[in-house]
Amino acid sequence: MNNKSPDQIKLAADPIPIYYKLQRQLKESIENGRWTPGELIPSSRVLAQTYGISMGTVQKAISHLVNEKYLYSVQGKGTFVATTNIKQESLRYVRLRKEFDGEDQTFEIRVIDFGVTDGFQPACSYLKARINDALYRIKRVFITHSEPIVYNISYLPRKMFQGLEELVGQFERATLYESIEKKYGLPTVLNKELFGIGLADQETAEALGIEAGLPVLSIEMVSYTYKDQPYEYRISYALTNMRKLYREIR
Amino acid sequence: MNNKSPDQIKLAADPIPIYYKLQRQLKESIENGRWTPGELIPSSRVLAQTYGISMGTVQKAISHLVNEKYLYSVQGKGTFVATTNIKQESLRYVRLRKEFDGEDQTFEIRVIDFGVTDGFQPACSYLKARINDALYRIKRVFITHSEPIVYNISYLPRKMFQGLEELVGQFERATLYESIEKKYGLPTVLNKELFGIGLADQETAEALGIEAGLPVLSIEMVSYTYKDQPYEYRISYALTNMRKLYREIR
DNA sequence: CGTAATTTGTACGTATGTATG
DNA sequence: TCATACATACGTACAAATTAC
Repeated sequence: MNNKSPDQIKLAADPIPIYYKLQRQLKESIENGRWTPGELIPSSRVLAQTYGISMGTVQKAISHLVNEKYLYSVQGKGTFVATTNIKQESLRYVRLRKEFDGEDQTFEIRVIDFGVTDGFQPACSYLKARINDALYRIKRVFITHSEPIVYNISYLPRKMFQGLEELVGQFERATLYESIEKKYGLPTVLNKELFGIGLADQETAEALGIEAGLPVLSIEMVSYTYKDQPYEYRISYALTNMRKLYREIR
Repeated sequence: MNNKSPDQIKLAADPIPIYYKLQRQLKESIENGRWTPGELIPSSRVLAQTYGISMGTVQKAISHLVNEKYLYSVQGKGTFVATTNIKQESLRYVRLRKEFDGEDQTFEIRVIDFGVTDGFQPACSYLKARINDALYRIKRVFITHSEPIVYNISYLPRKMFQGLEELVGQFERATLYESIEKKYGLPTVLNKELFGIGLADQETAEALGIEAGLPVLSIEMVSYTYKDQPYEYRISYALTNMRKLYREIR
């Protein structure tokens, strides 16, 4: 009862908690892709044995990662690597409006262009790419009640997404995130957005069915996967409620 | 070693975990205001004794609430009720811009009007107030590099904030949240925002130093405290980057 | 300035509950 | 039915930070 092994003493003296070290290791296994989304990880007993620590400590490390959405556990089955934690198509304007007013809207997505481009400075800069690196470019329109309300253009590094062409057919049925995760095993961990105002150019105006030159809400967005790696730059143009627009003038 | 008390058996048979029940109770004590922000809660040993449970179980409940930002712990001192978890003045546009570009800006706040009003329908609706309930109205301008960039109008129910007049002097030095929390013990738990476009009316144009009729970013915001209780409705008008605005016309 | 008491944090080992296949 | 896996709970021990004496 009172005879501690030297190991225990050494571990206890370590300023970094054991559960935290394990937590980091597990996280790294996920981030490195050694374990892919959906995969079953070793059971807590196995982990405890292989690292020579108690199951309680393993449980603590795992539960933290479950909280951070890196893993999810099912009692009786095991613990699995989580799939992307941003389920909804990130369309902040729409999501917020829904949250705000309790409205519930569904969208039809239409892909109006797909191809490869380069030399678009803002995209390269946010994606940490060289100016002449090839980028996939996807133009989509989001439609509700047969009215287009958002038009957006996404840029993704071709190097990271070889063979993205094959997924084009899915882009109208699933979110971009889901499609990408399924094929490339890259979960979306974070995205940053910047709101502003733009005046619709000819292309945007046509996509949204308005006159060129009218003000639209512009949303720049960068999506990140593990290790703060940016993988998508997107610029969206959204119509806001015109009734509101005019109500505020007088 | 093997003689369990009937109590233990009963507890173990309960489908709702003990730690979770404690967690809910602690949460309720906070939400009800029995414990106010900054207050020291009973030590884990005391909690364990009074509820007749083990310290590990108490620790679990507490650590979850720490994670949810209801509490924070300091080793050797104790566990305290958290103060507002939204430290920055909620100026989403600016916060996002900072995150997005890594820019760092400080703001000067100027109060240009303070008074009591009623009958403003959107504010009453979001604040769940009757149309003729009295509301405090605060008009502020946010200035950076001696350029006004955001103008906003806040509405707060007078019933909830008796004596808010006394705080007006602080509104230019501290965030609205900090001032309110200190006096009324109400932490801000959540705020929802809706982005849109507005055309500057005369008042807004003057506050921002632009011509009336120009498009500005409008941000409607509702702040909530515990129990999903809304306590502030705010509408902001922000100038976005004008270079960008024009760059997009071509 | 050290020492003791208090409090949170970490870790272990054990026991039992509960879901899965 | 049974082995396996996660989930909860207890009790104990010690580490580390804080505070009062």
